[in-house]
Amino acid sequence: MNRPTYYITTAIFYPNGPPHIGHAYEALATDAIARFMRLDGSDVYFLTGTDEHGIKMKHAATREGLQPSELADRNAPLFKKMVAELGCSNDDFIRTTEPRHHRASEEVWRRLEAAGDIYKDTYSGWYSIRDEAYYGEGETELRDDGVRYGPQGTPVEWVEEESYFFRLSQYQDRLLAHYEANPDFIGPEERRNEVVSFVKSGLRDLSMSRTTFDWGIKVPGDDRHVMYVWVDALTNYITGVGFPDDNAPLWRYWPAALHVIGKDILRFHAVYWPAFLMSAGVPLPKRVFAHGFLFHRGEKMSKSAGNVVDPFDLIAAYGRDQIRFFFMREVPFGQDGNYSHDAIVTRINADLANDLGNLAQRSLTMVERNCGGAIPRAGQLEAQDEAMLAHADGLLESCRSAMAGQQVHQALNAIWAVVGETNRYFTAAEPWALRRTDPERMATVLWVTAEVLRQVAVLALPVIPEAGAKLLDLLAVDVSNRNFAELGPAGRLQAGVKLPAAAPLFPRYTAPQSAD
RNA sequence: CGCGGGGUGGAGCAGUCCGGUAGCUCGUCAGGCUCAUAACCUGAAGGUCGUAGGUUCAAAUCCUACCCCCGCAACCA
Repeated sequence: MNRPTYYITTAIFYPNGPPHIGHAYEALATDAIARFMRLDGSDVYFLTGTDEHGIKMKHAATREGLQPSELADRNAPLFKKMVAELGCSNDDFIRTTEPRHHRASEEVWRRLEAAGDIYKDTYSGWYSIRDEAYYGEGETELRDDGVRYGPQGTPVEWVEEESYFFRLSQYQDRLLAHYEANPDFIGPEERRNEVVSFVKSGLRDLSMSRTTFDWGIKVPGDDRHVMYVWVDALTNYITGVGFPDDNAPLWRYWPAALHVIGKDILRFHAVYWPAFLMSAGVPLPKRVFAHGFLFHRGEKMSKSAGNVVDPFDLIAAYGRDQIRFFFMREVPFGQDGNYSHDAIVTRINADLANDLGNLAQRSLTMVERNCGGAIPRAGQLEAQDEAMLAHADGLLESCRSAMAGQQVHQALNAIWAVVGETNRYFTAAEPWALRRTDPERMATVLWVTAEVLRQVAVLALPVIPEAGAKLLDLLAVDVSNRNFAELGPAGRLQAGVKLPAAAPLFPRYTAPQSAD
């Protein structure tokens, strides 16, 4: 049996500072998708890592009196640790300073050159150091203070620099044709339209090298130049699966199924990257999905506002699964989102502790006390039982279609709708009253409830892997049966299986204080 | 005319593309239940859908103008 491959990546993180909540968000969302695909039978390979070259690293290092490599070596492990603490299931963590990546980047460069897409010229123009961008004269203005400013309000200076260029302009039509032929190449859809209109407005050749600093990968055959950081950064996705070795065992994962990125770097992934790959003769990734940004109480996080939130602190304060759940449930994936202490507490208490945790507790303690601590035997199913099971059985399809478009929040929405329905089912059936009047009926209700919980737990595993596993432990579901193939009638709970003692799943969060 | 997002009951949002009784979550209030993590279930109150015009039998939804908020420099997804 050849399972379909599914190669998924985060953008690689720029470690010129410590990880923040945005990095964590991208990592955990990507992990949720990776876990979902794995449980659904795909052969998943999940890569994340750090992008360590470029002038900003150089500057950040200089400010601290370090070499760029020292800064990278200090910060990259923090990202690795963050990914681990979030419970990410990545198969590898790449650093662009690794030898394997230098080899891959050099090979990409050679291929672009061999394709005739690289040429040397002089770049001159008004350059903003802060923006790291060149601007046309018309985009700048000379202000009263005698300084010329760029469109972002940053000072610019006239710079002439020898640079290698990539003939991006030659790829405009091919890119547009690709977007046309592959409508799913860019998500969400609004973003796709932005990219298409950007490309339609005309592409200029891209400066591909720098001579003003040396913290990067040297251009093959010209040591005075280092590659523009994006050339090397994007290449990580193929380095990670063995490029340029066609015989590398991991190369079967390419082309990637999905690059998960922030909306700010969509242009690099949806325009430059496919153009590079076309030039290099490497197949294009299937999809690029841009998520939104997170705001803390409606404000962009910033050091000056003092609202930068450390992901490690969040995990410590609320719990790993809780944080994963909150961001996936609360924020429509692809849109910007908000978070606050109150929103997190409300969400995790209402959905996790009250709705799901309490449902498990109320039903499983009854099983424990009234059914000999084993899965009860269902009698004749009544209409409401069938309806309840049908809704649970239908979840896989709802979740699949939501996840096909990376709509993680919609999948959770569907799952929690069933959780809510199960609470209503349970309350209406009143198994505690049936205990005396009709024990067989009680057993049926408890079995149905437990069976729904089983499916909910399996489907929630991608987002809350620890708690999902704990719930499946409570239901004595064998580890080998915790996947989507066992959903629906295929994996029904079998009467008589002994259960462990019921235990709380999610404690309610009670604030030590109402800070934040 | 720089670009983009947004203004809907106390809070956060959906609905706006394809006009037709304004929906969800949280909160509040009342009731129920007592299996359960002060939980769960039921019901209620609460909105002239930013403002002003226009189109229409009918507009949160279409058109016009205007007002306000938030992102788009730095750390940064």
